[in-house]
Amino acid sequence: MQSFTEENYLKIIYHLSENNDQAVQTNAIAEKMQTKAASVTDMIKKLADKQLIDYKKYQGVRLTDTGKRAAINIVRKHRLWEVFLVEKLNFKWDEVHDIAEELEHINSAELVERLDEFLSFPKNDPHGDPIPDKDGKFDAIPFVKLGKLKAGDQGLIMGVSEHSSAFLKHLEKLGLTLGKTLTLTTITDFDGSVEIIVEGKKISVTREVAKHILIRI
Amino acid sequence: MQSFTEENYLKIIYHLSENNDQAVQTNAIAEKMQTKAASVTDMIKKLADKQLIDYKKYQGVRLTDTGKRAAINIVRKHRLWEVFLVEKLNFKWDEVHDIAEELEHINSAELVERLDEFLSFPKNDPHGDPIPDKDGKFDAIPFVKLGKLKAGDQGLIMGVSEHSSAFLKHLEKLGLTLGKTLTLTTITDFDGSVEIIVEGKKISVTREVAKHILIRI
DNA sequence: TTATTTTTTTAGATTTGTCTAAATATTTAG
DNA sequence: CTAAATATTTAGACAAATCTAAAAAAATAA
Ligand SMILES: [Mn+2]
Ligand SMILES: [Mn+2]
Ligand SMILES: [Mn+2]
Ligand SMILES: [Mn+2]
Repeated sequence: MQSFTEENYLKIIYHLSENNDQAVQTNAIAEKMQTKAASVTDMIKKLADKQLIDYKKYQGVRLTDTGKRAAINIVRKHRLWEVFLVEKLNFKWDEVHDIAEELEHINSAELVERLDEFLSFPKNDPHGDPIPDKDGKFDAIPFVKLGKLKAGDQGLIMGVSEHSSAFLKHLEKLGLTLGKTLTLTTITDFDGSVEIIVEGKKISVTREVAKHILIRI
Repeated sequence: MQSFTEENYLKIIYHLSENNDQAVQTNAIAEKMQTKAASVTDMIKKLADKQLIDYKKYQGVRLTDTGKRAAINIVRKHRLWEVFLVEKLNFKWDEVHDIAEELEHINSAELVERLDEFLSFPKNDPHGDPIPDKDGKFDAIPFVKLGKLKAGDQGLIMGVSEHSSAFLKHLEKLGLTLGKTLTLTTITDFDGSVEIIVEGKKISVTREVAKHILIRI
Protein backbone atom coordinates (compact mmCIF):
# COMPACT_ATOMS: atom_id res chain seq x y z
CA MET A 1 0.00 0.00 0.00
CA GLN A 2 1.08 3.56 -0.70
CA SER A 3 1.00 6.60 1.53
CA PHE A 4 -1.28 9.53 0.72
CA THR A 5 1.71 11.39 -0.60
CA GLU A 6 2.84 8.55 -2.82
CA GLU A 7 -0.70 8.23 -4.18
CA ASN A 8 -0.78 11.93 -5.00
CA TYR A 9 2.50 11.68 -6.87
CA LEU A 10 1.24 8.70 -8.86
CA LYS A 11 -1.96 10.48 -9.77
CA ILE A 12 -0.14 13.61 -10.90
CA ILE A 13 2.35 11.64 -12.96
CA TYR A 14 -0.59 9.84 -14.53
CA HIS A 15 -2.37 13.06 -15.48
CA LEU A 16 0.83 14.59 -16.83
CA SER A 17 1.39 11.65 -19.16
CA GLU A 18 -2.25 11.05 -20.04
CA ASN A 19 -2.24 12.93 -23.32
CA ASN A 20 1.27 12.25 -24.56
CA ASP A 21 3.52 9.33 -23.89
CA GLN A 22 6.58 11.43 -23.11
CA ALA A 23 8.49 10.89 -19.89
CA VAL A 24 7.30 13.25 -17.17
CA GLN A 25 9.76 15.89 -15.98
CA THR A 26 10.76 16.54 -12.40
CA ASN A 27 9.83 20.20 -12.60
CA ALA A 28 6.39 19.48 -14.01
CA ILE A 29 5.66 17.21 -11.06
CA ALA A 30 7.04 19.78 -8.63
CA GLU A 31 4.71 22.44 -9.98
CA LYS A 32 1.60 20.26 -9.72
CA MET A 33 2.54 19.00 -6.28
CA GLN A 34 3.29 22.55 -5.18
CA THR A 35 6.64 21.44 -3.87
CA LYS A 36 10.33 21.73 -4.73
CA ALA A 37 12.18 19.82 -7.43
CA ALA A 38 14.52 18.39 -4.81
CA SER A 39 11.59 16.86 -2.94
CA VAL A 40 10.32 15.37 -6.18
CA THR A 41 13.67 13.73 -6.85
CA ASP A 42 13.53 12.15 -3.40
CA MET A 43 10.04 10.78 -3.94
CA ILE A 44 10.81 9.65 -7.48
CA LYS A 45 13.58 7.44 -6.14
CA LYS A 46 11.22 5.92 -3.64
CA LEU A 47 8.53 5.19 -6.23
CA ALA A 48 11.16 3.72 -8.55
CA ASP A 49 12.39 1.44 -5.72
CA LYS A 50 8.82 0.27 -5.33
CA GLN A 51 8.65 -0.39 -9.09
CA LEU A 52 5.75 1.98 -9.53
CA ILE A 53 7.65 4.14 -12.03
CA ASP A 54 10.60 3.71 -14.39
CA TYR A 55 13.27 6.28 -13.75
CA LYS A 56 16.68 7.08 -15.15
CA LYS A 57 18.54 10.07 -13.76
CA TYR A 58 17.85 13.26 -15.70
CA GLN A 59 15.50 11.34 -18.03
CA GLY A 60 12.14 11.91 -16.33
CA VAL A 61 9.73 9.18 -15.24
CA ARG A 62 7.10 6.86 -16.66
CA LEU A 63 4.53 4.84 -14.75
CA THR A 64 5.00 1.08 -14.79
CA ASP A 65 1.93 -1.08 -15.38
CA THR A 66 1.55 -1.48 -11.63
CA GLY A 67 1.95 2.24 -11.10
CA LYS A 68 -0.56 3.05 -13.80
CA ARG A 69 -3.09 0.66 -12.34
CA ALA A 70 -2.67 2.27 -8.92
CA ALA A 71 -3.03 5.77 -10.40
CA ILE A 72 -6.16 4.90 -12.35
CA ASN A 73 -7.71 3.42 -9.25
CA ILE A 74 -7.22 6.70 -7.43
CA VAL A 75 -8.77 8.59 -10.35
CA ARG A 76 -11.67 6.14 -10.28
CA LYS A 77 -12.29 6.80 -6.62
CA HIS A 78 -11.95 10.55 -7.02
CA ARG A 79 -14.55 10.68 -9.76
CA LEU A 80 -16.98 8.29 -8.10
CA TRP A 81 -16.90 10.36 -4.92
CA GLU A 82 -17.51 13.49 -6.97
CA VAL A 83 -20.60 11.89 -8.46
CA PHE A 84 -21.75 10.93 -4.98
CA LEU A 85 -21.29 14.46 -3.69
CA VAL A 86 -23.21 16.01 -6.56
CA GLU A 87 -25.92 13.39 -7.11
CA LYS A 88 -26.63 12.38 -3.53
CA LEU A 89 -25.51 15.27 -1.35
CA ASN A 90 -26.48 18.06 -3.76
CA PHE A 91 -23.14 19.76 -3.92
CA LYS A 92 -22.51 21.94 -6.98
CA TRP A 93 -19.91 20.87 -9.54
CA ASP A 94 -17.53 23.57 -8.38
CA GLU A 95 -17.62 22.45 -4.74
CA VAL A 96 -16.61 18.83 -4.91
CA HIS A 97 -13.02 18.63 -6.06
CA ASP A 98 -11.28 19.40 -2.77
CA ILE A 99 -13.41 16.98 -0.79
CA ALA A 100 -12.81 14.27 -3.40
CA GLU A 101 -9.08 14.91 -3.06
CA GLU A 102 -9.42 13.58 0.46
CA LEU A 103 -11.96 10.85 -0.17
CA GLU A 104 -9.92 9.36 -3.03
CA HIS A 105 -7.43 8.03 -0.48
CA ILE A 106 -9.92 5.97 1.50
CA ASN A 107 -8.73 2.45 1.33
CA SER A 108 -11.37 -0.19 0.77
CA ALA A 109 -11.94 -2.01 -2.50
CA GLU A 110 -15.31 -3.19 -1.24
CA LEU A 111 -16.36 0.39 -0.50
CA VAL A 112 -15.51 1.54 -4.02
CA GLU A 113 -17.44 -1.27 -5.67
CA ARG A 114 -20.49 -0.68 -3.51
CA LEU A 115 -20.33 3.05 -4.07
CA ASP A 116 -20.15 2.44 -7.81
CA GLU A 117 -23.23 0.26 -7.60
CA PHE A 118 -25.07 2.74 -5.35
CA LEU A 119 -24.48 5.39 -8.00
CA SER A 120 -25.69 3.03 -10.76
CA PHE A 121 -22.25 2.67 -12.38
CA PRO A 122 -21.87 6.21 -13.71
CA LYS A 123 -19.75 6.59 -16.84
CA ASN A 124 -18.70 10.21 -16.24
CA ASP A 125 -18.07 12.51 -13.31
CA PRO A 126 -19.74 15.91 -12.81
CA HIS A 127 -17.09 17.54 -15.01
CA GLY A 128 -17.57 15.11 -17.87
CA ASP A 129 -14.44 13.10 -17.14
CA PRO A 130 -14.73 9.34 -17.73
CA ILE A 131 -14.84 7.03 -14.71
CA PRO A 132 -12.58 3.98 -15.08
CA ASP A 133 -14.29 0.69 -14.28
CA LYS A 134 -13.06 -1.86 -11.73
CA ASP A 135 -10.44 -3.08 -14.21
CA GLY A 136 -9.26 0.44 -15.02
CA LYS A 137 -10.95 0.48 -18.44
CA PHE A 138 -12.81 3.50 -19.76
CA ASP A 139 -13.46 5.04 -23.13
CA ALA A 140 -12.20 8.53 -23.70
CA ILE A 141 -14.86 10.16 -25.84
CA PRO A 142 -13.16 12.23 -28.57
CA PHE A 143 -13.60 15.98 -28.26
CA VAL A 144 -12.57 19.29 -29.77
CA LYS A 145 -11.89 22.38 -27.72
CA LEU A 146 -14.37 25.19 -28.23
CA GLY A 147 -11.43 27.44 -29.13
CA LYS A 148 -10.69 25.23 -32.15
CA LEU A 149 -14.18 25.24 -33.68
CA LYS A 150 -14.93 27.18 -36.85
CA ALA A 151 -17.79 29.60 -37.45
CA GLY A 152 -20.95 27.63 -38.05
CA ASP A 153 -19.81 24.54 -36.14
CA GLN A 154 -22.32 23.05 -33.75
CA GLY A 155 -21.67 20.76 -30.80
CA LEU A 156 -22.41 19.50 -27.33
CA ILE A 157 -20.56 20.51 -24.15
CA MET A 158 -19.15 17.26 -22.83
CA GLY A 159 -16.48 18.34 -20.42
CA VAL A 160 -13.96 20.88 -19.17
CA SER A 161 -10.19 20.80 -19.00
CA GLU A 162 -9.93 23.18 -16.08
CA HIS A 163 -11.44 22.31 -12.72
CA SER A 164 -10.98 25.39 -10.57
CA SER A 165 -14.02 26.53 -8.66
CA ALA A 166 -13.73 30.00 -10.18
CA PHE A 167 -13.84 28.65 -13.73
CA LEU A 168 -16.72 26.28 -13.07
CA LYS A 169 -18.78 28.97 -11.35
CA HIS A 170 -18.15 31.24 -14.32
CA LEU A 171 -19.43 28.60 -16.75
CA GLU A 172 -22.46 28.00 -14.57
CA LYS A 173 -23.27 31.71 -14.64
CA LEU A 174 -22.99 31.74 -18.44
CA GLY A 175 -25.29 28.72 -18.62
CA LEU A 176 -22.51 26.63 -20.15
CA THR A 177 -23.10 23.36 -18.34
CA LEU A 178 -22.61 19.75 -19.40
CA GLY A 179 -24.95 18.54 -22.14
CA LYS A 180 -25.81 21.97 -23.50
CA THR A 181 -25.83 22.35 -27.29
CA LEU A 182 -24.09 25.36 -28.80
CA THR A 183 -23.38 26.91 -32.18
CA LEU A 184 -20.32 29.03 -32.87
CA THR A 185 -21.24 32.14 -34.85
CA THR A 186 -18.16 34.39 -34.87
CA ILE A 187 -14.49 34.25 -34.05
CA THR A 188 -12.98 37.63 -33.16
CA ASP A 189 -9.53 37.90 -34.70
CA PHE A 190 -8.50 40.70 -32.34
CA ASP A 191 -8.61 38.82 -29.04
CA GLY A 192 -9.58 35.28 -30.00
CA SER A 193 -12.90 35.45 -28.18
CA VAL A 194 -15.82 33.56 -29.71
CA GLU A 195 -19.51 34.31 -30.05
CA ILE A 196 -21.78 31.36 -29.49
CA ILE A 197 -25.47 30.66 -29.28
CA VAL A 198 -26.73 28.51 -26.42
CA GLU A 199 -30.43 27.88 -25.94
CA GLY A 200 -31.24 30.78 -28.23
CA LYS A 201 -29.04 33.22 -26.31
CA LYS A 202 -25.96 34.88 -27.76
CA ILE A 203 -22.92 34.72 -25.50
CA SER A 204 -19.37 35.94 -25.87
CA VAL A 205 -16.64 33.76 -24.43
CA THR A 206 -12.99 34.78 -24.04
CA ARG A 207 -10.24 32.74 -25.66
CA GLU A 208 -8.98 31.61 -22.24
CA VAL A 209 -12.39 30.21 -21.36
CA ALA A 210 -13.01 28.71 -24.81
CA LYS A 211 -9.74 26.81 -24.48
CA HIS A 212 -11.11 24.80 -21.58
CA ILE A 213 -14.53 23.80 -22.89
CA LEU A 214 -14.63 20.37 -24.52
CA ILE A 215 -17.06 19.88 -27.37
CA ARG A 216 -18.39 16.81 -29.13
CA ILE A 217 -19.50 17.66 -32.66
CA MET B 1 -6.55 21.73 12.35
CA GLN B 2 -5.21 18.48 13.77
CA SER B 3 -3.33 15.66 12.08
CA PHE B 4 -4.92 12.22 11.76
CA THR B 5 -2.77 11.04 14.63
CA GLU B 6 -3.75 13.91 16.88
CA GLU B 7 -7.41 13.28 16.08
CA ASN B 8 -7.05 9.63 16.99
CA TYR B 9 -5.48 10.51 20.32
CA LEU B 10 -8.29 12.96 21.09
CA LYS B 11 -10.93 10.40 20.23
CA ILE B 12 -9.33 7.74 22.38
CA ILE B 13 -8.90 10.09 25.33
CA TYR B 14 -12.55 11.02 24.91
CA HIS B 15 -13.74 7.40 24.97
CA LEU B 16 -11.52 6.59 27.95
CA SER B 17 -13.04 9.40 30.00
CA GLU B 18 -16.59 9.04 28.71
CA ASN B 19 -17.93 7.00 31.60
CA ASN B 20 -15.94 8.40 34.50
CA ASP B 21 -14.48 11.83 34.94
CA GLN B 22 -11.10 10.57 36.11
CA ALA B 23 -7.94 11.79 34.40
CA VAL B 24 -6.85 9.40 31.65
CA GLN B 25 -3.61 7.53 32.20
CA THR B 26 -0.70 7.38 29.78
CA ASN B 27 -0.68 3.59 29.71
CA ALA B 28 -4.39 3.38 28.96
CA ILE B 29 -3.90 5.62 25.94
CA ALA B 30 -0.85 3.63 24.85
CA GLU B 31 -2.83 0.41 24.91
CA LYS B 32 -5.70 1.78 22.85
CA MET B 33 -3.37 3.47 20.39
CA GLN B 34 -1.31 0.30 20.13
CA THR B 35 1.82 2.27 20.78
CA LYS B 36 4.38 2.81 23.54
CA ALA B 37 3.94 4.93 26.66
CA ALA B 38 6.91 7.06 25.63
CA SER B 39 5.20 7.96 22.37
CA VAL B 40 2.06 8.88 24.27
CA THR B 41 4.00 11.20 26.53
CA ASP B 42 5.39 12.95 23.45
CA MET B 43 1.96 13.40 21.91
CA ILE B 44 0.39 14.43 25.21
CA LYS B 45 2.81 17.33 25.43
CA LYS B 46 1.92 18.41 21.94
CA LEU B 47 -1.83 18.28 22.59
CA ALA B 48 -1.32 20.17 25.84
CA ASP B 49 0.66 22.85 23.99
CA LYS B 50 -2.28 23.18 21.63
CA GLN B 51 -4.60 23.52 24.64
CA LEU B 52 -6.62 20.48 23.61
CA ILE B 53 -5.92 18.67 26.88
CA ASP B 54 -4.95 19.61 30.43
CA TYR B 55 -1.86 17.81 31.55
CA LYS B 56 0.31 17.73 34.64
CA LYS B 57 3.26 15.37 34.70
CA TYR B 58 2.42 11.98 36.14
CA GLN B 59 -1.17 13.08 36.70
CA GLY B 60 -2.84 11.90 33.50
CA VAL B 61 -4.81 14.06 31.08
CA ARG B 62 -8.26 15.59 30.67
CA LEU B 63 -9.76 17.06 27.53
CA THR B 64 -10.28 20.81 27.54
CA ASP B 65 -13.59 22.13 26.22
CA THR B 66 -11.97 22.69 22.84
CA GLY B 67 -10.46 19.22 22.88
CA LYS B 68 -13.75 17.66 23.84
CA ARG B 69 -15.57 19.46 21.07
CA ALA B 70 -12.99 18.26 18.55
CA ALA B 71 -13.24 14.69 19.85
CA ILE B 72 -17.03 14.63 19.73
CA ASN B 73 -16.97 15.92 16.18
CA ILE B 74 -14.80 12.99 15.16
CA VAL B 75 -17.17 10.58 16.90
CA ARG B 76 -20.07 12.26 15.11
CA LYS B 77 -18.42 11.74 11.74
CA HIS B 78 -17.46 8.15 12.53
CA ARG B 79 -21.00 7.22 13.45
CA LEU B 80 -22.64 9.06 10.56
CA TRP B 81 -20.37 7.30 8.08
CA GLU B 82 -21.21 3.97 9.71
CA VAL B 83 -24.90 4.68 9.18
CA PHE B 84 -24.18 5.58 5.56
CA LEU B 85 -22.26 2.37 4.98
CA VAL B 86 -24.99 0.18 6.48
CA GLU B 87 -28.10 2.03 5.29
CA LYS B 88 -26.98 3.10 1.83
CA LEU B 89 -24.23 0.72 0.82
CA ASN B 90 -25.63 -2.39 2.51
CA PHE B 91 -22.60 -3.23 4.58
CA LYS B 92 -23.21 -5.40 7.65
CA TRP B 93 -22.75 -3.92 11.11
CA ASP B 94 -19.55 -5.89 11.62
CA GLU B 95 -17.93 -4.57 8.43
CA VAL B 96 -18.09 -0.82 8.86
CA HIS B 97 -15.86 0.14 11.74
CA ASP B 98 -12.49 0.06 9.98
CA ILE B 99 -13.73 2.03 6.99
CA ALA B 100 -15.31 4.60 9.31
CA GLU B 101 -11.96 4.90 11.08
CA GLU B 102 -10.65 6.37 7.84
CA LEU B 103 -13.71 8.36 6.82
CA GLU B 104 -13.96 10.09 10.21
CA HIS B 105 -10.88 12.15 9.31
CA ILE B 106 -12.32 13.69 6.15
CA ASN B 107 -12.30 17.36 6.68
CA SER B 108 -15.39 19.26 5.55
CA ALA B 109 -18.05 20.64 7.85
CA GLU B 110 -20.37 21.06 4.89
CA LEU B 111 -19.96 17.40 3.96
CA VAL B 112 -20.89 16.24 7.46
CA GLU B 113 -24.01 18.37 7.60
CA ARG B 114 -25.17 17.22 4.18
CA LEU B 115 -24.45 13.61 5.00
CA ASP B 116 -26.46 13.97 8.20
CA GLU B 117 -29.37 15.36 6.21
CA PHE B 118 -29.03 12.69 3.50
CA LEU B 119 -29.35 10.06 6.23
CA SER B 120 -32.38 11.87 7.73
CA PHE B 121 -30.56 12.92 10.90
CA PRO B 122 -30.13 9.50 12.49
CA LYS B 123 -30.01 9.39 16.29
CA ASN B 124 -27.96 6.21 16.60
CA ASP B 125 -25.32 4.34 14.65
CA PRO B 126 -25.56 0.67 13.59
CA HIS B 127 -24.23 -0.41 16.97
CA GLY B 128 -26.76 1.62 18.94
CA ASP B 129 -24.31 4.37 19.86
CA PRO B 130 -25.77 7.88 19.93
CA ILE B 131 -24.79 10.33 17.17
CA PRO B 132 -23.91 13.78 18.49
CA ASP B 133 -25.65 16.61 16.65
CA LYS B 134 -23.90 19.55 15.00
CA ASP B 135 -23.41 21.17 18.40
CA GLY B 136 -22.04 18.01 19.97
CA LYS B 137 -25.23 17.31 21.93
CA PHE B 138 -26.74 13.84 22.26
CA ASP B 139 -28.72 11.97 24.85
CA ALA B 140 -27.17 8.88 26.26
CA ILE B 141 -30.07 6.49 26.75
CA PRO B 142 -29.66 4.71 30.07
CA PHE B 143 -28.94 0.99 29.85
CA VAL B 144 -28.11 -2.08 31.91
CA LYS B 145 -25.70 -4.74 30.77
CA LEU B 146 -27.29 -8.11 30.06
CA GLY B 147 -24.88 -9.63 32.58
CA LYS B 148 -26.44 -7.52 35.35
CA LEU B 149 -30.08 -8.51 34.77
CA LYS B 150 -31.93 -10.82 37.14
CA ALA B 151 -33.99 -13.88 36.28
CA GLY B 152 -37.32 -12.75 34.92
CA ASP B 153 -36.11 -9.38 33.73
CA GLN B 154 -37.21 -8.37 30.26
CA GLY B 155 -35.66 -5.77 27.97
CA LEU B 156 -34.66 -4.50 24.57
CA ILE B 157 -31.22 -4.79 22.97
CA MET B 158 -30.17 -1.22 22.40
CA GLY B 159 -26.44 -1.42 21.90
CA VAL B 160 -23.14 -3.18 22.40
CA SER B 161 -20.03 -2.16 24.28
CA GLU B 162 -17.65 -4.19 22.15
CA HIS B 163 -17.27 -3.49 18.43
CA SER B 164 -14.99 -6.20 17.11
CA SER B 165 -16.15 -7.89 13.96
CA ALA B 166 -15.89 -11.30 15.66
CA PHE B 167 -18.20 -10.27 18.47
CA LEU B 168 -20.76 -8.62 16.19
CA LYS B 169 -20.83 -11.61 13.84
CA HIS B 170 -21.38 -13.86 16.83
CA LEU B 171 -24.36 -11.80 17.99
CA GLU B 172 -25.77 -11.80 14.48
CA LYS B 173 -25.57 -15.59 14.37
CA LEU B 174 -27.37 -15.82 17.72
CA GLY B 175 -30.06 -13.47 16.42
CA LEU B 176 -29.14 -10.88 19.02
CA THR B 177 -29.44 -7.73 16.95
CA LEU B 178 -30.51 -4.20 17.85
CA GLY B 179 -34.16 -3.80 18.79
CA LYS B 180 -34.75 -7.44 19.71
CA THR B 181 -36.69 -8.07 22.90
CA LEU B 182 -35.39 -10.67 25.33
CA THR B 183 -36.26 -12.24 28.66
CA LEU B 184 -33.65 -13.60 31.02
CA THR B 185 -34.70 -16.95 32.41
CA THR B 186 -31.71 -18.40 34.28
CA ILE B 187 -28.31 -17.31 35.56
CA THR B 188 -25.81 -20.13 35.86
CA ASP B 189 -23.79 -19.71 39.07
CA PHE B 190 -21.03 -21.99 37.85
CA ASP B 191 -19.78 -19.94 34.88
CA GLY B 192 -21.93 -16.82 34.91
CA SER B 193 -23.59 -17.65 31.62
CA VAL B 194 -27.23 -16.62 31.16
CA GLU B 195 -30.20 -18.28 29.50
CA ILE B 196 -32.43 -15.95 27.59
CA ILE B 197 -35.47 -16.16 25.37
CA VAL B 198 -35.46 -14.19 22.14
CA GLU B 199 -38.34 -14.46 19.69
CA GLY B 200 -39.51 -17.62 21.38
CA LYS B 201 -36.10 -19.31 21.16
CA LYS B 202 -34.00 -20.27 24.16
CA ILE B 203 -30.37 -19.18 23.89
CA SER B 204 -27.41 -19.53 26.22
CA VAL B 205 -24.97 -16.64 26.31
CA THR B 206 -21.58 -16.72 28.03
CA ARG B 207 -20.73 -14.20 30.72
CA GLU B 208 -18.17 -12.56 28.45
CA VAL B 209 -20.78 -11.97 25.75
CA ALA B 210 -23.50 -10.91 28.21
CA LYS B 211 -21.15 -8.26 29.56
CA HIS B 212 -21.18 -6.43 26.23
CA ILE B 213 -24.87 -6.39 25.41
CA LEU B 214 -26.68 -3.23 26.48
CA ILE B 215 -30.32 -3.55 27.53
CA ARG B 216 -33.09 -1.04 28.08
CA ILE B 217 -35.66 -2.41 30.49
C1' DT C 1 31.29 24.57 -30.25
C1' DT C 2 31.73 27.30 -26.45
C1' DA C 3 28.94 29.95 -23.19
C1' DT C 4 24.73 30.63 -20.91
C1' DT C 5 20.47 29.14 -19.17
C1' DT C 6 17.53 25.65 -17.45
C1' DT C 7 16.79 21.36 -15.24
C1' DT C 8 17.96 17.98 -12.08
C1' DT C 9 20.42 15.99 -8.42
C1' DT C 10 23.06 15.90 -4.03
C1' DA C 11 24.22 17.29 0.67
C1' DG C 12 22.78 18.46 4.85
C1' DA C 13 18.84 20.14 7.93
C1' DT C 14 14.14 20.08 9.84
C1' DT C 15 9.58 18.30 11.40
C1' DT C 16 6.46 14.65 12.83
C1' DG C 17 5.60 10.56 14.99
C1' DT C 18 7.66 6.70 16.51
C1' DC C 19 10.97 3.55 19.16
C1' DT C 20 14.31 1.47 23.01
C1' DA C 21 16.69 1.90 27.13
C1' DA C 22 17.43 4.18 31.15
C1' DA C 23 15.96 7.33 34.81
C1' DT C 24 12.46 8.97 37.90
C1' DA C 25 8.06 9.25 40.16
C1' DT C 26 4.05 7.05 42.18
C1' DT C 27 1.55 3.32 44.06
C1' DT C 28 1.11 -0.91 46.50
C1' DA C 29 2.48 -4.46 49.77
C1' DG C 30 4.63 -6.21 53.65
C1' DC D 1 7.23 3.18 56.69
C1' DT D 2 10.33 1.07 53.77
C1' DA D 3 10.79 -2.05 49.67
C1' DA D 4 9.15 -3.72 45.53
C1' DA D 5 6.32 -3.16 41.67
C1' DT D 6 4.19 -0.25 38.41
C1' DA D 7 3.64 3.89 35.72
C1' DT D 8 5.62 7.73 33.52
C1' DT D 9 9.07 10.52 31.66
C1' DT D 10 13.59 11.63 29.48
C1' DA D 11 17.37 10.92 26.32
C1' DG D 12 18.81 9.70 22.13
C1' DA D 13 17.85 7.54 17.67
C1' DC D 14 15.25 6.64 13.32
C1' DA D 15 12.16 6.85 9.07
C1' DA D 16 9.26 9.73 6.10
C1' DA D 17 8.65 13.81 3.71
C1' DT D 18 10.09 18.11 3.20
C1' DC D 19 13.35 22.24 2.58
C1' DT D 20 17.59 25.38 1.08
C1' DA D 21 21.84 25.90 -1.05
C1' DA D 22 25.15 24.24 -3.94
C1' DA D 23 26.88 21.03 -7.53
C1' DA D 24 26.25 18.70 -11.82
C1' DA D 25 24.07 17.56 -16.15
C1' DA D 26 21.45 18.77 -20.20
C1' DA D 27 19.49 21.93 -23.37
C1' DT D 28 19.75 26.20 -25.84
C1' DA D 29 21.87 30.08 -27.99
C1' DA D 30 25.46 32.73 -29.86
MN1 LIG E 1 -11.80 16.67 -9.22
MN1 LIG F 1 -13.94 15.77 -11.75
MN1 LIG G 1 -17.05 2.14 14.92
MN1 LIG H 1 -20.36 2.30 15.81
